[in-house]
Amino acid sequence: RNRSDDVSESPLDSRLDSRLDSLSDSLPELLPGLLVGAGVIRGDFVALSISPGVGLGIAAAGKRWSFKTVGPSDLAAHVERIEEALRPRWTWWSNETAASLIAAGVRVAMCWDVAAVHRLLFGGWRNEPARVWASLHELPLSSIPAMGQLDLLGLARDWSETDEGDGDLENPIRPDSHLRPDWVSGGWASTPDRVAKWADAAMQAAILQRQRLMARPATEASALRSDAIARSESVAELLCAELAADGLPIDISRADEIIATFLGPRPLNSQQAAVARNARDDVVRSLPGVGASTDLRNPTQVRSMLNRVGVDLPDTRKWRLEQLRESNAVVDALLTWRKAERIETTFGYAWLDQHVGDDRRLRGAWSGSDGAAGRMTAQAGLHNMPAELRGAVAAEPGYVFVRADLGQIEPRVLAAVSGDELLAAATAADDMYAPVAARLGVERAVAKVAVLAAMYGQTSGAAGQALRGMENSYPVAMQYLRRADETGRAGIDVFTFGGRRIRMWQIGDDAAAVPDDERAAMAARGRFARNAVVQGAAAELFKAWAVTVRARSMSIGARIVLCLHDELLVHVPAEHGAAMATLLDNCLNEAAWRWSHADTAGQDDAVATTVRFVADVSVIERWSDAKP
DNA sequence: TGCGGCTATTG
DNA sequence: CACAATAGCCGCAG
Repeated sequence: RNRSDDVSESPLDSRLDSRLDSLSDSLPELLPGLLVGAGVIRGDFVALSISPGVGLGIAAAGKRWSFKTVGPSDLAAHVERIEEALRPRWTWWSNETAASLIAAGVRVAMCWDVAAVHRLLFGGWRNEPARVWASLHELPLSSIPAMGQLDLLGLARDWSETDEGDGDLENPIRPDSHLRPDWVSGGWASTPDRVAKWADAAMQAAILQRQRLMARPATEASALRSDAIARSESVAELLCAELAADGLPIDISRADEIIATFLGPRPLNSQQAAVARNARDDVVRSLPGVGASTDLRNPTQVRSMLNRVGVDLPDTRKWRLEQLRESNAVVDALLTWRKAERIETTFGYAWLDQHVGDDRRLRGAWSGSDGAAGRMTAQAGLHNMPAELRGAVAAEPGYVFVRADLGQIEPRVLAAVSGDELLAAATAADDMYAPVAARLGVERAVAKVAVLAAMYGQTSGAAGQALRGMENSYPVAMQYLRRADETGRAGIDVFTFGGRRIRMWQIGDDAAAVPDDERAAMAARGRFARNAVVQGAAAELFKAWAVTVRARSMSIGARIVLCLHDELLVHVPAEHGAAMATLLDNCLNEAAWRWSHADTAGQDDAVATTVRFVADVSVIERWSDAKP
């Protein structure tokens, strides 16, 4: 359906280009017609590249166009016209292009994010165009040309311009098939013509990625699934750009109140802050046996201080100290101090000042698949905010939050990806640990520990006995996990259900020199792989859910404002709260079906039409209003 | 100044 | 303290 497969021809009609450049004002109306004339139909891939203040480039159906833009409104008009007329799958090198669109006030529906798909295909973290291009063309990464290498005299030299036989400097692709380093390092953005050629290159990369996705997996079903996940992961990156731009609504005075319960009132200057800090320290240091000179921030000193008051522990972590809290006043004071210290250094007044804007939105950078297994990550404390502060996350006047979290997502995902029909049967229950416990003949708590131990690779402790029961009762799921463990242990990459490559790492020589160290490192790699196939597949399902929710709720003015691994927080006009709650449930069914049910031909894939996913949904004013 | 260790918080 | 993450402070090596 996508007719742009012959894009390598890339005929550039310079006559048309110059004409379009001079007709900038009337262009938005002309653009959809040009694309349709070139053979682009609704939903087709249309590559887009933006150089703010310079221009934008569009490539589709083997053609490309470049336009000068004078500002964000100009840019917005162009893109919105095409979006309305053709609703294309916007194709770009990375979500930096998405961020430019969002800054111009444009929200588009669909995209193909070359960087995101690269991570899916090749694993790892890095995804810059030169590496993406080299990987797709089977070129060694070590041969990627660098800009401005230093020679022995310390003089910068641009090899790309001095090497002989280097071809056309206005072509982003060198004769050796690498991307031109001066283009990669910013040269692509210097003229409208180059911006269009950069879009064209992104389109070529996307075409190669799609070929790889369809060709790689063993079955047609898993190939289709990989393609679906590539689209969902792409839009997840777009969602990340929106999350970063929109931010999380914060009730600042409530946040101040909550922080004050730990630290006292907001200090007016750094001197006041220091006085309050010393006062907190002194509460602990003045207790008998502690010593006025003890540095509470030095774990070694804290440990010997605890020794002086009769507490001997291998370390001073909270979970060890917690049990002694009731019986020991020093331990109690120390833990209270630690909590306050934590709030002050990480989630205190400075945190609010730094990350909450004048519009009362908490903003941080988001990544769609930063984790090793492909989870979303967020900065500015958005993913590890202490529970006590959730009361400060409040919907704006006239709005509500609709919050939804997936119940027991990892064991349900395990049932799906492994194709274990008995475990899949257990997912029919709202609480799947209940039927698992019945089958194992143990208490629910024991069953839960056993399932988690299987997914995490725990072998010691109370889990040992229950694990043997798992082996007998759910051999298919256990086999799936064991195989991932063995593959990872051997240092071989594993793949998630959605086709993400999970790279294994090499064990260092220092560990190999000590056999015990090497064995421990291999075991750790096995546990990592065992968990990554479950956690990674769960992340793919979650993102498929999130982007479905995004697509279906745009029209009612809803915005996803937080993604938290298995939880969505949606900010929506109050009158649409109930509809949004229903929509979250429906979108889970839709996403789960698409995520798991790519198989229609009875392939040997593990396909779990019978696995049930459940969400707990509530309409609330504050994040803290949600049930625990 | 960079890095590993220790600590706390989240799913 | 099993799996994943972000983020702070401390001591120490360079």
